[in-house]
Amino acid sequence: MDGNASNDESCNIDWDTDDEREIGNFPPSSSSSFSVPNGDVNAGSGEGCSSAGSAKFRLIYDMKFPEELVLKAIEQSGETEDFESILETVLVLQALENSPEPQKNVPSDQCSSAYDDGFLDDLSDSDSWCESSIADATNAESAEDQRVLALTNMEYSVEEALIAIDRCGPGASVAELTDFITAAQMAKADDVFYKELPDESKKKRKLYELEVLKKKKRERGAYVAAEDNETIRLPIPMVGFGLPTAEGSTVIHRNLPEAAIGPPYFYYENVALAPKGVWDTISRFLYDVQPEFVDSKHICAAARKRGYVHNLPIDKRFMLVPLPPRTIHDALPMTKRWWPSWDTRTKLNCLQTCIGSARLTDRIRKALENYEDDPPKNVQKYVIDQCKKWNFVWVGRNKVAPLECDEVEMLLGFPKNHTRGGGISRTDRYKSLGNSFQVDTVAYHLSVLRDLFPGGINLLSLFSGIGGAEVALHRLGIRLKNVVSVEISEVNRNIVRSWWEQTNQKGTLIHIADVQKLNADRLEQYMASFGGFDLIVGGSPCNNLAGSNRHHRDGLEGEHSSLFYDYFRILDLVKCMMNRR
DNA sequence: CTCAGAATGAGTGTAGCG
DNA sequence: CGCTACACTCATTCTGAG
Repeated sequence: MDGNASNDESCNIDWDTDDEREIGNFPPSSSSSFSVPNGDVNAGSGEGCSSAGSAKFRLIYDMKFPEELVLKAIEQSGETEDFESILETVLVLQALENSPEPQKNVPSDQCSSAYDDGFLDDLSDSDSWCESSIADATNAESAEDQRVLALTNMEYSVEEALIAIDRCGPGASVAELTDFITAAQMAKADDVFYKELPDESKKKRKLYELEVLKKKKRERGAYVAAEDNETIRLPIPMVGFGLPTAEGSTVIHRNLPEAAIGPPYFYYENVALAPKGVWDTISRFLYDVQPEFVDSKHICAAARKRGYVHNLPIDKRFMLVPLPPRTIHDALPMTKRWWPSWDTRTKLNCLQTCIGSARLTDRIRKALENYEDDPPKNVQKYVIDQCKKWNFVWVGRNKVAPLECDEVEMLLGFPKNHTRGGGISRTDRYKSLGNSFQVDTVAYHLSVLRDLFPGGINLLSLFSGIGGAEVALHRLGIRLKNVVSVEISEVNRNIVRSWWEQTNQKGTLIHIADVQKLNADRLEQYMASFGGFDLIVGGSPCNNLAGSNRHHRDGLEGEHSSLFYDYFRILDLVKCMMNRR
């Protein structure tokens, strides 16, 4: 076994160009965000040819706006008889009526406080956002319009309605939306802490809502001022803040922003190749910490380009032992015998949630059987392209095959049969594994916790999946005292529960299915019972960020990926509660 | 109903080249 | 620098068999 990767291009990392790199913080970026011109506040196509009279009727009787408001709006709308325009005016008037005092159901630290603490001074177009957000509501497609209106008629604010639609997805019913809003309100009402928080936290919260509104604006094709002068770039090679090598590790320093420093430690993960601006947003929310982008191909035999935002120390990291196999041949020795010389892969591509079909491998076999020797270049190219696309490996003469489940488990650093049994289907195993951490990579980052917490840690694990973080910590020899794990999928919870029992964990495992249910009350309970969380890990859903998604690559505001904001919500809550102790 | 197979590109970043 | 070609991507939806 010639374990040395003879022609492994990716290992030629230039480690000694500079022994010491300084990683600066982000420049404050809020000043460049929000310039929304006033010109684009038109009421869509305005295809409705209703007269002002019927508009008045609908607005008063159908939508239950006060008559005097509607009359005033019609008066102000002047020449237009467009229903949409009048509706827009009504909404603006209504918002103006409400604006001097905090809107109903909205805690005082929401909209108005931003003005008090001078946050909006940072914005280039400070006085237009509120107005444009209202205009946004009327720019919406009619279905969304109706729901916004329904909600505003139920005395929710336009902002709340918009955020709810954003978060619950375009298909959400009014009932679902009201559920979301009331849940959010309860969470906010619980947050008595926020009232006595430093300005920084209020700003963050405001920023959260502004971000949603801004995204909305952008989705509708509205012009948003160029902010690409400081977008986050991916490093080449993608080795994060440094990886261990035979030559030794580079010494790197970084200065965390003040607001980012723990407790608790946090660790957030998602796909590196997300749509433009996503990582800027994530980083801004997570206390302006610069993401660490790592491709796991530098650590194991499969590529996995991921970004990690965390406030962990980055010196004195160490790798899990035994070290993972670093080439396909080391990981899957039996493939070596059949591997043709013209397939020069040494690393697999990203392990995803779907595998190639039997029919495709059969087509490849048939294409190759026509030749005694090496096939012609064009056939080679076809085969290689398919192999790279589906991560096929060679299991016989002219025979390629997708990876088996247990092989994926091994490549990702999980114990064998981790996802096996318990009624899980093969398809679901691939899906759960494809959505998981690469354990060795994550463990390398988390390794610094071993010396910091010799007695073990209390872990809050959001979007746990099949427990990549738990497995990583366990393999590092970090005792898990109390683990609160949030995971929507029942099969995944079963997998973690089963692993927990098999590894004879002495700590306590608490499972929660719905991240929305994890509010300040419950957090307070947990923290009172075992005294705070040491680490908050989470890889929020990537569905709407991942390049493989042809249908709904909607960015951070997508149906699933917007759960990132719950990660932030919970992290920020815990952070505030910890600081009060 | 579950399960597996098959069809379904766009967005993003990089390398190469004149 | 601008252009082009190329490589890669934690997926969703539909269909059909059992």
